[in-house]
Amino acid sequence: MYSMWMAELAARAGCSVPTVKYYLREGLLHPGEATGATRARYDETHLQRLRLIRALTEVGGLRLETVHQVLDDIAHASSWHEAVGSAHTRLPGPFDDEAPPSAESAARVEAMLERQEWQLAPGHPQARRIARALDVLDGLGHPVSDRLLDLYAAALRPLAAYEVHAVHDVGPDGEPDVEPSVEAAVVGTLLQEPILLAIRRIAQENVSRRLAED
Amino acid sequence: MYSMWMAELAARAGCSVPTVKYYLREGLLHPGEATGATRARYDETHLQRLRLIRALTEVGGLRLETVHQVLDDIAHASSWHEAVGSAHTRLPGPFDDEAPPSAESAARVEAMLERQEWQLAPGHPQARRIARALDVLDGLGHPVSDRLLDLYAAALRPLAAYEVHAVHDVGPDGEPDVEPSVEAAVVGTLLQEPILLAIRRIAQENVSRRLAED
DNA sequence: TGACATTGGATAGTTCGACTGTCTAATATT
DNA sequence: AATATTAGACAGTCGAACTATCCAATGTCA
Repeated sequence: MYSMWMAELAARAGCSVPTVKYYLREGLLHPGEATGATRARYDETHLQRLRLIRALTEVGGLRLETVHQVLDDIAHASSWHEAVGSAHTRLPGPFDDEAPPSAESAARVEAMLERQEWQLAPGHPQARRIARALDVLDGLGHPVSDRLLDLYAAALRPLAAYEVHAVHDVGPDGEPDVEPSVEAAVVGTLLQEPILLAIRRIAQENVSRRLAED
Repeated sequence: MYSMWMAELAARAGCSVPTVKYYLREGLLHPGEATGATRARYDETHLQRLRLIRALTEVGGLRLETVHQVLDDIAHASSWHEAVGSAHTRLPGPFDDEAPPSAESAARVEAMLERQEWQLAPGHPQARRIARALDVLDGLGHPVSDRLLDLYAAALRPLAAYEVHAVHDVGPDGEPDVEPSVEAAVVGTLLQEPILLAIRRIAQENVSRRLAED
């Protein structure tokens, strides 16, 4: 396998040598193969890992500590579903403080989940986030209707089915080799979010322009 | 109109007095009405503004400088559509550096927009973001298919229509008073994003669990 | 073979954004 | 009048993510 010194690794990953050293120190990147007291060689696994770290931080907006945890989740994945779940709970979002949502909002989210026949452990972080978001929007005088929640759910349902099947099919054929597809799932969840949001904004602008042009 | 000293304002907005002073210094919050050399009174407009600032930073993840620009956009909005557009370009996302996307990805985004019959100024930031995201995902070995882009667009199209009409209807009946509905649009775009993303994750987890339970 | 740039590792310093603390003179409140 | 607050100025803090400096040991080329 092709191997290189740190300088080349850093250049190919698009970051500086001190930054690579920093990631090594923090345990985000596995050490290279030492070829002497002051030398080590790095290979494509290091390059791949560096690219993943930078994508998760720059695109996904994750903190390095979170990247660490997510990488551990991916590495220790025993089953696909479980790994995706734990990675999801790790992925940050707003409202990661401990403040509980109002009972009203929590109930509205519960009701939405039931209408969709979606099951979720009670107190699930995603449900809490939605409820807290509803609270904040209410407080700003821009409440969100149940109808909109249902529209979101209805729109995302087929999308999610397609996305999950896509990574699943490429993934474990028998059972082994869970890791690549778990990485695909985490990457897919997190790094496709900007695409989804950008398309939403484009769609809104187009609707808005058509309304303005009458 | 009800007015209060800074201490009460801070308490009601859920932040500290020094923080309010900081926002005043930075020009994010308009000064209170001075009642003497060392006193000033604040009213509900200050409270509303503080809540908006905190929602945009904490939920939307905006930096204070960006909040400043977005608030200016809202304040100087001459038309609804234009304001939404400029606010959208200000809202941050990944890839806000100047690096251009690959020609291939740019072309794929163009093609998707044409398939949707969406118009967009060339070099539009949202389109650039999508193209750059495609590049990054390609580089990680997790390419995004055109089919998925189309599915995203198809799923978000009716959502966007509903969302825009919702704020538009509440908005300018004749023509005046654009500002409240522009705020609604910006808030709606940005602060509803966490809800959308959380619902997507929940949907994915449910699909994933069903696959695991067979 | 020997000069010299480079490397890995350790440690300390920098930058940025967002606050937070302290100080002072002036003003409410009791 | 005594005491507690306040506005405003300004300096200090904090965490995250680097970045710079040293050093001794190597690799490389003349």
